[in-house]
Amino acid sequence: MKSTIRDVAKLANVSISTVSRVMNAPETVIEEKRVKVLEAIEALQYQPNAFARGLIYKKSDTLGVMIPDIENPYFAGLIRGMQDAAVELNHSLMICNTDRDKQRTITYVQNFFEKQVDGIVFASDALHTEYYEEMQRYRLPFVLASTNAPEFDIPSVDIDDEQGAYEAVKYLIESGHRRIGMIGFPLGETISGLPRYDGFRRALREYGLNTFETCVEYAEHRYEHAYDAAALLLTRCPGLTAIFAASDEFAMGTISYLRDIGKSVPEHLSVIGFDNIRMAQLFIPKLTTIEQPTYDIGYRSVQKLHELITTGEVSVLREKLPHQLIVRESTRPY
Amino acid sequence: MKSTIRDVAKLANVSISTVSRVMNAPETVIEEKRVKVLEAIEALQYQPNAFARGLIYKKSDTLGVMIPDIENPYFAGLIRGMQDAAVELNHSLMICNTDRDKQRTITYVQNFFEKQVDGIVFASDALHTEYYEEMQRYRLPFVLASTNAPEFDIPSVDIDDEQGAYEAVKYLIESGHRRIGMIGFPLGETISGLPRYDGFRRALREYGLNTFETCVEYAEHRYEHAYDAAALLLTRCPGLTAIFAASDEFAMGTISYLRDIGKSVPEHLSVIGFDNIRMAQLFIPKLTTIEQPTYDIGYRSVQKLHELITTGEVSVLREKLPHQLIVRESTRPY
DNA sequence: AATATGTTTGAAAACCTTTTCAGAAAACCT
DNA sequence: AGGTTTTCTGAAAAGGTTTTCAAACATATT
Repeated sequence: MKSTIRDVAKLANVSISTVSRVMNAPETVIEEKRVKVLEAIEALQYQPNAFARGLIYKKSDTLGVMIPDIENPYFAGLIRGMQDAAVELNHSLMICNTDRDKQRTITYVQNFFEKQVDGIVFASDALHTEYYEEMQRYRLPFVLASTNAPEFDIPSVDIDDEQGAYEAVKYLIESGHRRIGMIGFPLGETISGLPRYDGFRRALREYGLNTFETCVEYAEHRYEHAYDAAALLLTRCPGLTAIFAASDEFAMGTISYLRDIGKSVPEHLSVIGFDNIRMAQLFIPKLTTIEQPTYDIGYRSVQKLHELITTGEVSVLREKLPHQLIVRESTRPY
Repeated sequence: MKSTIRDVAKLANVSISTVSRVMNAPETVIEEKRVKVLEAIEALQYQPNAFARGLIYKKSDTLGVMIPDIENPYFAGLIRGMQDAAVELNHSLMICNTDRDKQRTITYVQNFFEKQVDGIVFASDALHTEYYEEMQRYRLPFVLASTNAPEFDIPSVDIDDEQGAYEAVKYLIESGHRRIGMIGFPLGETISGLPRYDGFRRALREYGLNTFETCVEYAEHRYEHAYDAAALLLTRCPGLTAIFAASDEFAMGTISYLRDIGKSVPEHLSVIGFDNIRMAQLFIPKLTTIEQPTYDIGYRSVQKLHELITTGEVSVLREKLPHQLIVRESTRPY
């Protein structure tokens, strides 16, 4: 059915070696035969079989990507960056949605291994020891995107979460806010939980607002949880004038709650987000937030993985990309 | 480096045929050897090489997916559904972002072909004849997800756009609105452009509101365009009390514009969207919209592709999944 | 003319698996 | 015991490519 190198050889009246050479080292075959082969290839719509090739080269030019939750808009930019980098490197991406499910994640790793991916980008989730061991077991090169693993020496690309959070809260303080609370990720399980809280605290302490260190509630990844957390936060710390949300989604959930109890943003309270997902500028009010260079994180992480695969090492182990405060409408001076 | 079937055979003191049998037809090998082989497999972390396998089976258990714009949240649900179906079928997904770029799309098809995907899901974009021919050229099985191609006999999974639009507009009319406009997709290029406009028109005509057929402006996929289109629409048809937006993103862009000119939704105008993307319920006001079963569309499309690949045909060619009106806060009776 | 050098080519091995085929061993029958 | 069937096994071929090696030929050098 599909034409093979043999068919091309026959049609062009040469050996299969010659056909192979035309494709891989054209300068070594005499012009006359070369054009005959090229014509035959065109005529038969010949495309070399990636299986046979892979068998020889021992690589697939395919990279595996593990994403915890593809419905989270944060990952769209990440994937886009990865995709573009992959295209430039002539590679393909195999993308998996782990749902933060351990069993599923491990199954995917095995699957990737069997499909002979050249490496894996592990995005955004905390790297549990199990995962680490699984990767080690199969000796698969991998890098972390938008997360990192202080305890292991694994290449990673992300931002400085602590500093980002610090700048967000500092901005609020310098706008005159004094009573500031936070909606954060759970400290333990998640990778940006602790550093963002640390940044929050550092800013508070710097301005002597230590009392508000305890005005924190935690939510797990989704809007609805942030909505509930905001309710808890405001009953516990009723006098707040500003809230630092550890993600834009949390900011939206918080604002939604505030609206439901009749407080509008930024008139009654200021809310600052984190990430600058695309929705941040579509939301009403447009979100003041810390921008993460998601596209670049994705792009760089694939480049880094490629570097790791081809050279066996990586020039910078933990790469931090710049973030940026973006002031929009959800905050105002107090 | 990686262990092969040969290593396992050696360690277990059997022939490679036996090892292969242990993996593919365990009942044909005597227990004693079977356990020895199993132990050897475990000890060596052996995983069969997908290249060698593919060479024999002539299939990769991998499906290609083409998405026009991964940053559009509409696709998140779609991908999730596809992913879940793929997992159940023990397949992997290779996902590509075409950016609606013709050249890039065609390159991807070639790439998929070379990587020996078993088939392709082509999502949501209009199927240009070029694409169709490219697929035919490589004889790749493919199905359309969330789009269709009336002119070709290609399996597809989507909803009844015309009917969905009709129901949206009918709902507005039955809530007392009479002066209704629309923000639509361009009629020509895009697949849901015309049917959604047709549905809009059918509802108007049914209630004798034909004069408003011309109160339509077009935007191209993104929020900002809808914002501008809303401006145009309202200057041209100033008296509108309700707007049917052909997507939730358009609805959000429209509402954003309305707010900027001091009109609030739903107090001054009602706006109804389409798709029910996740943001629809997070937006303020929460969007009234026509829900598309995106997850199911993705899920079914992969199942259908698998059916096409394995049996060579498909039981229902054009599958229409049910949509549903979801009333939230962006509309109110007039 | 004979030798050395360089260019171009095809045959064959290698990559790793599955599967066919035939042979060996075991089990069954008379 | 001898013959027949069944069960289990290993050798070898096949799948499509790249690459090594040696052969064939042409060209340059003496």
